[in-house]
Amino acid sequence: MMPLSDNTSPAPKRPKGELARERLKSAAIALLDRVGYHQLRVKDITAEAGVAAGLFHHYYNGLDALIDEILEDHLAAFEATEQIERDVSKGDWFSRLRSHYRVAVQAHAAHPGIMRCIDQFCVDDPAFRARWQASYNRRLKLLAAVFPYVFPNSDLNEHEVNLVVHALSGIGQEVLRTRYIERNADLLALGLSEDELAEWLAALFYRGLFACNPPRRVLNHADRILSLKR
Amino acid sequence: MMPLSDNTSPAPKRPKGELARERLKSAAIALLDRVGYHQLRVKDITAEAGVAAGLFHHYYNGLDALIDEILEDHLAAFEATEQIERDVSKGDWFSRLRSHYRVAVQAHAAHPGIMRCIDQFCVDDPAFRARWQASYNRRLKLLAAVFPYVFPNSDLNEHEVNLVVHALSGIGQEVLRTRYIERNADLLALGLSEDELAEWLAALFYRGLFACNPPRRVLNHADRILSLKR
DNA sequence: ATTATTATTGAATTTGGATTCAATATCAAT
DNA sequence: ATTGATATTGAATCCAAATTCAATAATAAT
Repeated sequence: MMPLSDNTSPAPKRPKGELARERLKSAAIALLDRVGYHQLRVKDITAEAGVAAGLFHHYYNGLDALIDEILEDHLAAFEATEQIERDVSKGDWFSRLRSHYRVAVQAHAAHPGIMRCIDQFCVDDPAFRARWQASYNRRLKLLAAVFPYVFPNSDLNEHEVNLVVHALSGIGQEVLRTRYIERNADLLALGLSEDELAEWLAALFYRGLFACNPPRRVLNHADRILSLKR
Repeated sequence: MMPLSDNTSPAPKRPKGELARERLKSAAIALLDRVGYHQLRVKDITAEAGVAAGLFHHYYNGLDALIDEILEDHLAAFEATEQIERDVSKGDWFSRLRSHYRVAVQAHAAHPGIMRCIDQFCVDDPAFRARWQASYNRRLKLLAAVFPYVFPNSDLNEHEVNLVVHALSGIGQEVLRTRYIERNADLLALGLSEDELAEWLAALFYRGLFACNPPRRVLNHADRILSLKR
């Protein structure tokens, strides 16, 4: 399971080859929505792509190289939308959270297989694990960094802030995993749109962060959560 | 990856055999703290146990059968402590949460490898996945069931309550995973004892649940979290 | 002490799948 | 039309690891 980083996956030299290579990648992505990373077989991918088994190794150095490339693409996409978010997030805190969760919900809805694969691949490939955790932690630190401004009277030290941020991030992680990967019946039964779910998650995060409900006026869908208080 | 449930793993008929079988199980548990379930090899287990490779199949029908047995043991242990919890939890809400998290923290601290393995094995073995999810969901429903009493004025329907409960459960999940499985440097640097971490998690859960801080008097360690408010 | 049962060994076999590669087809350039 | 480069095929090969099993050792029963 040696981490091959970008390595020497042979590149196609003609449009036709380019196409075949893409077809293999798409086939793998499609399959990941149906089976886990450890169930994935080279033969299944080539079958799904409609090419001979041997062609796979003409374009990829092995399953891990392909997976790594797929996940790397998505990691790059995340980082890109994160940039966008910074602009969006000039607004109030609740809007920032909501727009953040919109992106996260969309990612899970569009590619549940890839999101699941990230977790699985992290266990096996130390190099990818390092990159993914670094990316995730960096995003959390972004939030942790503004704590002193949001809570000028806070007594928490840096590490405690990190604990809080990690904890709150679990709210979205768990719901998205349960809803889109596990496809839990209860959460499916809610029938929430992606925007609605994003708002609920933002509201729940907000409560954990500020120990109070978000103001009613910012809520479009999840205002019933306001009734949850002592 | 056929789920063999308990199946026909041959039972030893003498104390000596019983011992060898246990040694194999312990060896596997020890290894799981070091490597992931998919890295686990029969040969490694027999080596760790100090027996010949062939003996493994004398006592187990394959790796999955052993893993299934190990996880089943722990699942049973969880369910048992849950019973105890109900007695402990006659107190106030915060104490209930804290004693719940004490058990969860202890489980992760004592057997990080097994906790990680649960997630991985769930992906591969549908039968175990069903049992684990059922067990997890049942515990969440226990909490959801008391919502009407805790929040008599709540407008949330049953599914929405489930969403909230799932979301809040993510707080502990993510922190425990990050602290004990990923061994995240920031969380390790906190140097919290198991009881202290349990209290922090309880406090964070409490904030998400009630949209307010827990009363100062119930906090022994995590009282600095009270300074997090607007 | 002999016999039957269970435990243990490790080399041989099987298995599931990745990987290679020689042969063939397609394409672009001249 | 010929040539050289790239693309594609699928059967043959390889490989790591699980699994089997005949042989041997330990133990219990008589």
